[in-house]
Amino acid sequence: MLYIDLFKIDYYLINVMSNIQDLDSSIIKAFRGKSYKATPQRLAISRFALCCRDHPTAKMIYSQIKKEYPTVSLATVYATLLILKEVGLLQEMNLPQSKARFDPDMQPHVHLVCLQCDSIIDWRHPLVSKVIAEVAADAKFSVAGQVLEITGLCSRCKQKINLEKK
Amino acid sequence: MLYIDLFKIDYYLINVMSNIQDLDSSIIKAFRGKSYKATPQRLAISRFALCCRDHPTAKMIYSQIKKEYPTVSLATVYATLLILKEVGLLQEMNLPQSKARFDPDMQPHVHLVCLQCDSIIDWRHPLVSKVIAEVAADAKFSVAGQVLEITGLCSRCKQKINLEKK
DNA sequence: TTGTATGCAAATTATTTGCATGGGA
DNA sequence: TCCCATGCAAATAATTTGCATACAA
Repeated sequence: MLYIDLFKIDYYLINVMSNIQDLDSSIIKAFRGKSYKATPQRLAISRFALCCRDHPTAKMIYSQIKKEYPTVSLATVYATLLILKEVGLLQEMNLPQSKARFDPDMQPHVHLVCLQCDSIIDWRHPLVSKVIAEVAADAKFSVAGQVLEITGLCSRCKQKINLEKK
Repeated sequence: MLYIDLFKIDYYLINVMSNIQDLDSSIIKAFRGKSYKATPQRLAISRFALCCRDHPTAKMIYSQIKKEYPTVSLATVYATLLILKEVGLLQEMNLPQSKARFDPDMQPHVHLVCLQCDSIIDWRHPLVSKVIAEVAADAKFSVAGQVLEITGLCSRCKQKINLEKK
């Protein structure tokens, strides 16, 4: 069983946005744009989901938010994630064993999913967008989201296995 | 709720293999190669999973096999699918809403997943393998499987929606 | 003020597991 | 013969839903 220390989860968009107020107002604007109320719980969940670089599951997000709002419910987390998808602020990844994980990076990129340690590495490759655009055009398909997932062994786990063999 | 008429599910590998005996003996060889017994239930499940082009779920496979083996259990279907993945005869797709679907096409290709009608179209693009190979090399990652899924609207559903607007 | 959002608990659904029995090799 | 595979039912786990109350606009 993988254990992720939520205190160590690091943040992403926060370094991109000039400050947390900018992030908040972007979230609020996105919510109100589709007539969703901007509640404190939704803001906290969104802030975390949009800043966390570790592709968290709903439960990881829930555990984190609980520290700030001890009475928050998992149902609210799921509902908020649904809205964030709807307003285009994050996408859902689909992995084996029915654990949905979420990714605030909306640009086409590759996920390297390690089957050994459960980590997910983001990787950019210029051809990904090109392939997607060409296929969509050929098939007359309207793209809503895309995921290129490669499963296997990350370099660290590969090394570890090699060392054990010796 | 999508309803797929299992009588209409069409077959794939059967057209590739010269006959069903070839298919059966390939399956048996793959099973015995890893010391799994080739039972009638496993053969029936494998035959169907390897020939069905509709990316069926475990339940769809189960419903189909039940006609031939009325006492077969869903647990056996899941167990057999696991073995088929292990021996490299099919791969698992991961889609939203925790429905695993299975695909006997082991070549790198694109899945166009329609959010409206739940259909999945396979599409080949020569660059897919290239991108995967390059990313894996750059990240020193050992590839076990890969999935490029594009979600959105298929051309047929798009047309239907356009007609309704008029 | 007026709905919509929340929290709770119960419901739903996919998948896995334990175990006694049956059947391939 | 000897385990491994099967079928059944129960367990697990993720996600969703119903409903009374609270709160953003």
